[in-house]
Amino acid sequence: MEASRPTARPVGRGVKVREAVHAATLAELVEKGYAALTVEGVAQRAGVHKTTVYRRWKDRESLLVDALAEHMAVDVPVPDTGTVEDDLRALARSLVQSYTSPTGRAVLAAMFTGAARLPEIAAAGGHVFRDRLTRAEPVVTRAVERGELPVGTDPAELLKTLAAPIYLSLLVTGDPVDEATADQAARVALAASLAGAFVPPDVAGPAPG
Amino acid sequence: MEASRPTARPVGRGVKVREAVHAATLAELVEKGYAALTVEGVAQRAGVHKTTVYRRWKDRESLLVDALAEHMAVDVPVPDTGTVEDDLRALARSLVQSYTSPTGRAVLAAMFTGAARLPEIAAAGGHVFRDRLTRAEPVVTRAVERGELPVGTDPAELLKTLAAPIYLSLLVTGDPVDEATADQAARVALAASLAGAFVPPDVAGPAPG
DNA sequence: GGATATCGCAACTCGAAGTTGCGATAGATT
DNA sequence: AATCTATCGCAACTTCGAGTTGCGATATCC
Repeated sequence: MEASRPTARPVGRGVKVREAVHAATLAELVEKGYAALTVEGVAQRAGVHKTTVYRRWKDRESLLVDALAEHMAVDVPVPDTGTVEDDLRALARSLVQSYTSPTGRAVLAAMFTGAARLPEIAAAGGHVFRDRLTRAEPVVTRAVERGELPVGTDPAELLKTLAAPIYLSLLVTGDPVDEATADQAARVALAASLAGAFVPPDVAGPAPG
Repeated sequence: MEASRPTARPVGRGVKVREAVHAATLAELVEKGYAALTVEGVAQRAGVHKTTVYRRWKDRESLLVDALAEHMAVDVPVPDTGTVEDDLRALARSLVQSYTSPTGRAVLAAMFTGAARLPEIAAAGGHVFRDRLTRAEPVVTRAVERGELPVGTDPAELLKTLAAPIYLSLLVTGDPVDEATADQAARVALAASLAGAFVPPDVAGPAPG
């Protein structure tokens, strides 16, 4: 009796299905949007039956969360050009680029303008944002070390200011977003930073007198 | 023959129903959110039958659009304290206040994170934002006239920078939003403005030589 | 080539959207 | 106050998508 491995003989089929359904989910998201996305539609596009989807994912929302998480699991490179100005511009431009593709827009919409009711999706969106922000912080700390920015500059606040107008245009105003938008955001963030707007005012004064 | 008025004898009932349904819609929005809002639930809360709602509004989305539009039809006062700094702070604080109430949050969520698929709702959201922004522009133009801000400062850009971090916290990061958030936004916008970050760089120079 | 996990399929329940016809009610007019 | 009529309540209906179940077909791993 070699009762051996209790799990998984035909496991090869699973990954194919998984990938096909993921791709189909994102595609349907682009075409139909979150509200009009049906499990049956996803299944048909993936060349898979509805029950197969439900066997692998608990419900529609789990499917969305999974597909979005997988799509977001690409790490954006953190620029290191030597000057804050170029670094901030590069950051803003890469942010713009990642959300101006059809898929990027659909993912953004699903995360922040479609499924915010679902705690998991909203949390995933916030998590992605914070994660990218954290990884970009060296851009600021390096600039402080180089003496380009005031000592005590709060990296998170600066980077939020950098990203905020881009998200505003994408989610609220619907203004077109392009490189000029990114460059302007970088310009504003840099100017405010140089003026010390990201240095907490009431900490122990760095040079009181 | 006094065939006279062809329209509206018992019109008094209509307005009551309309108001009750509007209130119920917003209340349900606060409790359940956009996705889980059902027409039947709204009707029951309004003490009205489902068919009555469907006679007055085309479908669920029209009901939402109407309720949101009516709720947004309150004009926020534009501050005029005498200094840009206080004006910007007041603007940011009133923005924070209007979205930190339960109803405010629900309306915001419905506009920008729930119904963005519906062109009418998305357009309404953008319209409300632009409208408020336009009406707040005098704050900037007056400051320029007083010599507090550089000549050529773009009011819209400055005000978008003022509002952007607040919307970012509300819609993306989920960070708590309070007066400190508002004051920080005002601080950043002012600093960037004083540095000339909202003066278009390549227009005919204001003082070339 | 055989064992078995996975998939396809059909048929089902359930809940909410939206519709229809008729009878009841409440408001404006005289 | 009586009446006319628009509006509302009610019940029954269709449609559609979410999610479930049991069984037979198939692909994968050994």
